[in-house]
Amino acid sequence: MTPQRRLILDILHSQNSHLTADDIYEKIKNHIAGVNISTVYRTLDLLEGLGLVVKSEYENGHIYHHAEEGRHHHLVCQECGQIQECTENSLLPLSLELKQKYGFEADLHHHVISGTCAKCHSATKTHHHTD
Amino acid sequence: MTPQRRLILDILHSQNSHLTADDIYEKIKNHIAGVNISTVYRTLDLLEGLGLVVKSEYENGHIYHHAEEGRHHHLVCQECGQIQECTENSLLPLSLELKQKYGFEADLHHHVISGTCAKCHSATKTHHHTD
DNA sequence: GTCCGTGCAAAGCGTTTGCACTGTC
DNA sequence: GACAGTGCAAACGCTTTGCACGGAC
Repeated sequence: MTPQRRLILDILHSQNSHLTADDIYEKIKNHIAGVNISTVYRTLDLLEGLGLVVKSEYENGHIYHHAEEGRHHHLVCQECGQIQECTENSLLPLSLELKQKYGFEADLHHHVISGTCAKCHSATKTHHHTD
Repeated sequence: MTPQRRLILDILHSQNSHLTADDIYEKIKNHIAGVNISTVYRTLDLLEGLGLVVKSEYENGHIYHHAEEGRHHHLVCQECGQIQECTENSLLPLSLELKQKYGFEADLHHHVISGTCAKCHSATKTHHHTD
């Protein structure tokens, strides 16, 4: 457990949110000069392998958060980019259905759902903006 | 509607499956020599805009299928890569819950769910293979 | 001396863009 | 001549990899 690795894990804990590799890289640079983005990726990979970090798909890349938050899913607003969490059990019925109907063992541990958050949705409705 | 565009749409219809831009590119090359991957992307973009093609997130890129298949979702097996479809209404209860609990308007029109298909799942259990 | 972790630069992959060519109106 | 569609090459953003250095055992 090197300073770089410790720091990456600390950042993920202290932010308690979902960060891209680059977010983490930017934050690290405030603490240790000369850190490299490749170290960030390598460390995130390692930490994911150790089960300390969870990696989720996000747009053209990935977002990471620490594993101790408990199981949850991400509701990503396509308008404002805000990421909300939803509890794991919201997806449990779906999981069961996929298992029963399709024999498919869904991996919903770190799932990303796109859509529109309440705020943006009401804004859209109010302004009648044509998409 | 140029030959290239017609062909891309035809490929998506004839395959009736989910293809990456590169899959399509490879298939096109069998019919028209000298087609460029950028034309594929541009055309897919255009067809998506016209509502003829649906684009979904997939690993580090995207998959495309034609729009006439009706609403469904993709169950992507992480072991064998196979893509199954599941009906739209499997996700309706989830959609309702996200709306009620979080005010989140989920866009589940072309959603990708990762996991393990029945075949691979039973194989894994049988072989006790350590991951 | 061997190993592991690292910084650095380069490569990789999927995707997008600038530009010049071609054909159509 | 204006325009749209294209091929080509170069660029892009995110991620991975090869290699050499440096510190721990």
